[in-house]
Amino acid sequence: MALKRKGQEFRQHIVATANRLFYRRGYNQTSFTDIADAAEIPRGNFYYYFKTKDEILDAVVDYRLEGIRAMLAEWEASIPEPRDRLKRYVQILLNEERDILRYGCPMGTLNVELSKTQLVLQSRSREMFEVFFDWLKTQFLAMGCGRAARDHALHVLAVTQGVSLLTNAFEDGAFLRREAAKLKQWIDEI
Amino acid sequence: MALKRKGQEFRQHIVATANRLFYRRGYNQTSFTDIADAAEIPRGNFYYYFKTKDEILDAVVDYRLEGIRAMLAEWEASIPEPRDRLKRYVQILLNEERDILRYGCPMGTLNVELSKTQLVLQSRSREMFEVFFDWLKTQFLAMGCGRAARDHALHVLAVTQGVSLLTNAFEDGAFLRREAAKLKQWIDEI
DNA sequence: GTCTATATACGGATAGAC
DNA sequence: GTCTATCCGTATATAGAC
Repeated sequence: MALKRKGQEFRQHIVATANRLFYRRGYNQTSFTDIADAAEIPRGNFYYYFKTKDEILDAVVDYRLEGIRAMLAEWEASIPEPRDRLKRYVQILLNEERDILRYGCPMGTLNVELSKTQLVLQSRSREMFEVFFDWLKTQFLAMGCGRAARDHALHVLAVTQGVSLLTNAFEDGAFLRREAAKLKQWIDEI
Repeated sequence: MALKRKGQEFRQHIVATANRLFYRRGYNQTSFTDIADAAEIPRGNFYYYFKTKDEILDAVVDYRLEGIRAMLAEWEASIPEPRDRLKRYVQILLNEERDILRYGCPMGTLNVELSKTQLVLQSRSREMFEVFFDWLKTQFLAMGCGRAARDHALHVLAVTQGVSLLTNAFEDGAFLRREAAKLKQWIDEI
């Protein structure tokens, strides 16, 4: 029992390390050697847990989805007003400013990379967008936006993605803060 | 003289081919073999024109910058009103819908890729954003936006980038058309 | 200037000892 | 379950014949 638990921790350790590297270096630019070095485990070792590199990405996406769903559930529990929940979503930009400046959005940049030549993997990474989209739409529906809820949800996703991309490209934190404020104001005016 | 000219055409042919492949497959996922095959020239051949892969990207960025500057100059000459010029910029989204659906924005996706682990090359790709930014700002200034011109220019860049990214992620052309219309309307209301 | 053959390094993946 | 040694393919890049 103790041994099996250790094995699972081992696996989790690999996934968490790969997750960090896939964000910072990109998927294709992260080698097995990179992951092994960062996780401080022998190179050939994790083929016991993952037969191919694709499977590691699969596990990383599951790991991220779990984190996203837990975060959204926490917001649902602690923030009563849909409008405030939407603004909490925008707040991510400000909380993650440092990482966005350097590496962009984890979700957006992964999707951009995979959509070029790895469509099967891209469809997995798109699931993250879909989870956020469904949640955003639900909030707009709760605000009484009706048929516009879908458009609004996609709009918020697009603006946050565009802001992350430009913030990263120009290394401009002030721009990110201005646009986050504008988006919160837009939400308030609905 | 004829020989030299042939050499330059050879070089241009390589750059144009690399440009297309860098857009469709990404920079790191495009090999010399890919370029050689697509251009129908022997592999080792173009080391005569480019000593490293970096140099090919450099030439590709120059090639794109040339195209962007020519396009903007053409708009300046044929479209008298700054407001109409801005809407012409947004119109790119609609004209390039098919490619955006499949490969995203050439400028944005290249920047995302290079900003992870190739900062020197990223600073070159950022030049494309800067050319568009300067031009957009000039148009907003001509419309009398004053100090807001800078923010407006970055805003337009961010929205078009976000829309391209989401359109590609969800393969949703209708979303792109809706957002392009909204952005044109926003320009009209300034 | 053009092309072939090849050097060298590193990628993902495997075999099998322990 | 863990780790070492290694295979094989492909990557960028070079040497040198023509």
